[in-house]
Amino acid sequence: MTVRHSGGGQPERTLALLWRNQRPAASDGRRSAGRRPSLDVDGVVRAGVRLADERGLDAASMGGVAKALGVGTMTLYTYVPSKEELLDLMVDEVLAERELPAPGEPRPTNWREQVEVYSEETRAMFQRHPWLARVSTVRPPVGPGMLAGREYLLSTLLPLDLSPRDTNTAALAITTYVDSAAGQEAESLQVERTTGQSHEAWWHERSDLWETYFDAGKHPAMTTIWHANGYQDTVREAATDAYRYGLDRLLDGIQAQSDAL
Amino acid sequence: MTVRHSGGGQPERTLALLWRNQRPAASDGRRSAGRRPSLDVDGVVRAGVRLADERGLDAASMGGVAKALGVGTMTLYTYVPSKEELLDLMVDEVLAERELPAPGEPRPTNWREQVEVYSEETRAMFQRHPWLARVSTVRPPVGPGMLAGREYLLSTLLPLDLSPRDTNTAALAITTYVDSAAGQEAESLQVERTTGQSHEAWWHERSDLWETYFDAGKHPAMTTIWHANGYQDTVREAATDAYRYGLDRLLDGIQAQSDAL
DNA sequence: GGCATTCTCGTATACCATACGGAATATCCG
DNA sequence: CGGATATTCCGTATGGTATACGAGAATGCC
Repeated sequence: MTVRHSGGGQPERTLALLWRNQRPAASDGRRSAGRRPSLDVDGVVRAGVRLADERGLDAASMGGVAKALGVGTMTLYTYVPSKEELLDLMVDEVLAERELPAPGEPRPTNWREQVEVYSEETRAMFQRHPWLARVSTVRPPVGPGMLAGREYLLSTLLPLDLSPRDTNTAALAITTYVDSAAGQEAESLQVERTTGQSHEAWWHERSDLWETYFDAGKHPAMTTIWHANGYQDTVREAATDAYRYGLDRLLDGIQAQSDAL
Repeated sequence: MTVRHSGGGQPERTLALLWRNQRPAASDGRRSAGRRPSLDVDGVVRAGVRLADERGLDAASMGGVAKALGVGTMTLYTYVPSKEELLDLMVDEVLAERELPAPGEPRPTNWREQVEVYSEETRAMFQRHPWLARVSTVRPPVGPGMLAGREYLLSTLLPLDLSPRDTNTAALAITTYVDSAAGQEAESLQVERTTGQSHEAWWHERSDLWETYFDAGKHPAMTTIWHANGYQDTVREAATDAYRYGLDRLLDGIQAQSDAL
């Protein structure tokens, strides 16, 4: 299931944390008074990401991150207001890892290939950080990483000359598809790795389904596809094919809209 | 974030629980010996669903469900092997609530309208049970509800005469899109309800983003869309439009593939 | 009535986030 | 050099989670 997070009570502090590296640093006289910090926000966030990558999202607990950094649990609260915000920071950190051409930087000429870049970078991100699939995307962290992604995707669609509203709508539809399909794929691989059991073995354990419970009369379409060899050899192949196929058809549909103008 | 569940160690018992109401009951002599049960599996599952509906997935803890049923926590383990399985049973229960025409039952003539039915029933399901969006869909419960959904969707696509493999692939792509978009929508409404804060209020709290951090030079596409009034009035409208738009374009693309045969 | 069988559930374990308050350590100011 | 002040560090306590274990209660069969 998915982990909750919302943004907490002080949106201003959260924004300042999210954008901590994007602005000059605002060095206002007041320099140093009091004990020197032994950590910094980036270190805490990176430790959280590393733990989640290596041992799953649950391992990125406040206690776990603190132990990884060699400090007491409560020390983290000096750097981050709560677990929710830490998660937001982790999410935006990895969103920003995607290497999406900034405005003015070289990119493929074809809009579909540009969307391809978004898709592949996002897929790679989910592969590196499968725990992302378990974090809710409603009210996401509005940090540099998320905005860069939205900006790039919108920019790929502008040449289609859809109405501004349709352009935005199309971008939302694409992110919905890409993010969830890429997330499912990554989670699927992750489950095979952490359980040490392939999906095929998992299905094999459930062969009773077909022998005992499945009623071909109630499932004629499935039965037809089955007998016509419509099921791929592996679950992974099926998922990969479905990802590509769905994205291609979605882009076909958007292209057709644009052509009809 | 999403909640984990995999299926546990005894797939046969899990399958028997999932399909408990689909088979005659297998009354083998051995009837009664020992203390009479005070509950049954259906009651436990329904209590779990009701709690999750009313107070969120976290409220459907083993202790919470037991308290709602007026028994001790450990009593539940007589009916259900673990929390994982309970969750699987809850998921298949609500998947089965969708009123999808069975083979032979009347349905729209047009394949797109048939997919529409799947989409709307699934959307309604997520609205009734927003916690579903937080449950992982890798290795889902292979019960009657899930199979009925797959069967129906495949059956809507057969008339397109795609290859068996493409038919299956297209069905996977559609469920990926519909399930995740419907889940996001439901979760979004849920968040507004439980936090008591509209998305607009949430964005308003973050107006510092635009005033302090946003750099129009780095985000020309967003800025263009903004000035062209490309953003809907409410987040809800934007999400609903994106859902419809994306599904329509995806189906356009699939239709085009079929026409090209 | 005895006894096998089955259900019931209190207790213990090991996690989780975080409120609170006090101790440690740094600079600033006199 | 000596407080005063500011800041970080973190032990402890609280209330939550799933579930292993084993004792106790209720039932039907003989």
